[in-house]
Amino acid sequence: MIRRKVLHFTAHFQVFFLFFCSMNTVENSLRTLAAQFLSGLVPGGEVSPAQVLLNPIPADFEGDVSVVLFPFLKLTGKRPDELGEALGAFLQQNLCEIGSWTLVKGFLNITFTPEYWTSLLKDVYAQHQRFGLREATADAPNVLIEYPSPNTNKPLHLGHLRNIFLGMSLSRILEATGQRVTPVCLYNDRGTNISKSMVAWQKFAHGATPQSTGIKGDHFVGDYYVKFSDLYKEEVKALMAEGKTEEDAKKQAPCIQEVERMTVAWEEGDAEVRALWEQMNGWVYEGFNESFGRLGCRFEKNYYESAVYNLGKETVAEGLEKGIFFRKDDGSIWIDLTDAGLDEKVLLRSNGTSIYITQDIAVAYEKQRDFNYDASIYVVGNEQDYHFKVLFEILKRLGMKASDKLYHLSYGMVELPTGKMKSREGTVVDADVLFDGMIQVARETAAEQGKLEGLSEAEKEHLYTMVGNAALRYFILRVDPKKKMIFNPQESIDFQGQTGPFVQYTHARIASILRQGGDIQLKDGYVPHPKEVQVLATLGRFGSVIQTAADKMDPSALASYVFELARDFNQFYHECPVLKESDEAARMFRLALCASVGSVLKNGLYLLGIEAPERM
RNA sequence: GAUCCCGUAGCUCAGUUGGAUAGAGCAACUGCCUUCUAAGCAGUAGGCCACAGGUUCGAAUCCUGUCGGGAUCACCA
Repeated sequence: MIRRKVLHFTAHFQVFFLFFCSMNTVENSLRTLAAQFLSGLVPGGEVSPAQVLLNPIPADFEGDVSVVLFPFLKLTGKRPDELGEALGAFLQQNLCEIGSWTLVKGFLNITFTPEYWTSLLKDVYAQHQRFGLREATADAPNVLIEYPSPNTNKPLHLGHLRNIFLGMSLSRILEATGQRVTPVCLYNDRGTNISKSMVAWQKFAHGATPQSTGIKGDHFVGDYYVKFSDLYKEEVKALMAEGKTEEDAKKQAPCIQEVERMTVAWEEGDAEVRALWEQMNGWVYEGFNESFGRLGCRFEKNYYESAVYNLGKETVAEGLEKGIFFRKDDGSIWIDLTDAGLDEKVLLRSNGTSIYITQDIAVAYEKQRDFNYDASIYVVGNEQDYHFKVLFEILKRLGMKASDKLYHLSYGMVELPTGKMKSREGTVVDADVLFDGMIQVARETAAEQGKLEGLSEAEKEHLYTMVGNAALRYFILRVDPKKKMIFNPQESIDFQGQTGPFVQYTHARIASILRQGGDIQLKDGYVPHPKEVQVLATLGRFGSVIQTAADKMDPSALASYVFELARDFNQFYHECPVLKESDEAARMFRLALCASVGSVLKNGLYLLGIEAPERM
């Protein structure tokens, strides 16, 4: 079970991302000028640049960008063609980048001059390796991000992969907008589930260890968790055969009672139980660390439920004093959130012990102490939407600093074509198995292609890992996080079409050209080909796509972008020779375009957690 | 029962604060490798944007209702 999943993006969080990244200075000028002109036509009114709607233009029409006139017809009392003519003439007069314009219905379609495109390429190429990216300043906001927060009784599965891919990608995206990002992980390392693995190990292992069996630690422990479930099922069945009700049988099964005793013993600090717990968790962490290592994620700090599960009590006591919480007759402590559209919520059991949310309150303060964050993101599945609404509301009422900068990145579940993953039915897709499988497919595909002669074995293996990783990560990240997604193992290993390997392939192609291309010296006076304009237009969007992805906490925006850029480039590639181009100005323009696209693809892939190979 | 999320091509998904003829990829069919990497490119076919109303110059997008799918509503995590 993943600790958490996420959903809505609060408006106030976006206040954070102050800078509205606008690389598109021409579009800004366009808006400003249009607003200025339109304001003059509206009696007593004012049109702001933001009100000017700029649209992309459908393929069949001429032009680079379109001003939508409809919103201003009523305001100005003019007909579309009348307003369009006037606005078009005004804009062309005042913006030298505008080459021509046409009017189609209520749309003023503007075409930029060739000089605009060549100067755009000059700009992009000049900064191409850092184009679209921002460096964090020393006083940049410090954003804490928590993921994937697994339980320590089972290995990672497909659901964790979505979590990890989102967490990693979002971290990098936020960094690319100039923020400082601190990744942390919270381990749910105690309680009933962990006790189950321990009980089963005592019963069945006869002292076996990951070392003695050669099984990866997290899988080793997970196997005993499964063994426990099987045993439990049998015992329940046996009791029911003796005539007990299912409810009673589930409570009275000897093994589950042993689990309860074990959990109590753990809480009482029983030395033997603690030692076993340390040992088994140690195996799990070894396994997790291996998985995290090859997935490329690392954490600034680890938090453990076992260390904090009792810590929330003080905070709850303070809240009680302040009258934010109240005590019921049985001694349990509650908060009434009905005025916020939520329910009453228990914070402390009647016996004084803490529950899940108590722990979360504690961890929120711990994080604040440790990192003094400006914002805190929890990457957790959408099944916990309600939990986080409650948690954030509580923290707000407690008056915690930055309590208005807490964000639940809620993502939907991953399902299989056959339905949901169910551990009971053995349909859970294991993360390690899946990852290995992807690499194997990459290996086989590369063997079929046979383009890798000259690479060492180590380089080849690295490449297979890159490509397998790309296929898997892209397949998952291209879907809007908040939506549930269907994971089809067959399609996920596809390397054609809208896939990670397709984008990688495009990068490798570009790298190949650049290796043979020589020095690049841009020349003046070149008039770009339509396909080149198309590539440049897409290239220019990179910065704003990153910003959108950051604002919405949605890497899928970037996944789409990277694919579109690669697709545009491939079209250009098929129509415009680069190395074989005899005209010097054209060849230089194209080489610079290749270099720029190569860098943006590489950086864009990086933001998704994908490496860009030089060959493939 | 209450609350929240989702419903777009056969399949998987895009679709900016409402804007032009709803887009990709996969699968299917047709072409293109003596030319910079064919993991590519070009083309054909595929749609009552779940359904019904409403708002407006204009709705896949906003509102209401219906149907279908999912999640949550524990002194579980």
